[in-house]
Amino acid sequence: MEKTDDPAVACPIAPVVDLVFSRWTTPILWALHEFGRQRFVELERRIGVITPKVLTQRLRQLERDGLVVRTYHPEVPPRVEYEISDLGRSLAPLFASLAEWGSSNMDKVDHARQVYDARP
Amino acid sequence: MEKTDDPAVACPIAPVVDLVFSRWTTPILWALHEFGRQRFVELERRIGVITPKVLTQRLRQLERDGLVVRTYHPEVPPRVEYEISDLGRSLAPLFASLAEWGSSNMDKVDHARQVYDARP
DNA sequence: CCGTATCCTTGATGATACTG
DNA sequence: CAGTATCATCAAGGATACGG
Repeated sequence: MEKTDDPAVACPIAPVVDLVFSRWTTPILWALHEFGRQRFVELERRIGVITPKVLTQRLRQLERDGLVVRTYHPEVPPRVEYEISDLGRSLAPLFASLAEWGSSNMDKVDHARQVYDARP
Repeated sequence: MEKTDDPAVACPIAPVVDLVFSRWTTPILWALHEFGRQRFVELERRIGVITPKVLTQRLRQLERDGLVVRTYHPEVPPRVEYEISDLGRSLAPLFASLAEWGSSNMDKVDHARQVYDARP
């Protein structure tokens, strides 16, 4: 067996995981999906502990990937709104499955950890 | 609106994402799911560029979380086999959905990126 | 309000060597 | 074979300050 050096060959879903489940992207997409179109500061507060720098970076990336739509309103003070795109919305069933798996199985994970940690 | 400081409140699926989609865990679970029970070195080669140290770390974590089962055979030379657990296998439909989403939509992502990069 | 610009810290990873 | 130990590296993120 040869040693694979292409991660996408080793694991076909790796690109999708990189796209959707990078740090911060999940909370951002979730917030936009759950609470609809929002301004920058709303999003910042909603997500919790995130600095404006990082939030901007991730939003730009999501915009570039076509998962999020950014709308700039040239007013004073400026107003910018973010919303999830159709492409982003198409992830909803996936997120729902994920949430369901979690509520069904996270307690099993917790149990497994306790058993593991209790070993000699 | 108060600033949330609990990531799990801000995004209920965050814990599942941490569990399943941490770096390396996806390729490892994929390899075990696709190719069945394997020895350490097989896994190492299958995944491609991963050092034994990191592979060990991630396997230990997956074992602790109950997603992977490790079997040690006290022989000379030693033989250790890893296989996916029932809990880990229950992620299969999720992985399948993810793969399907990818094959349907990754080209849209690529296109969005080209459009974005071509802007003034 | 909506960011940008700097500087800094840290955790995850890589490289390498070694052991039961 | 299946790891462990140690050191080096590096990019993601945090802190802080500032700007249109």
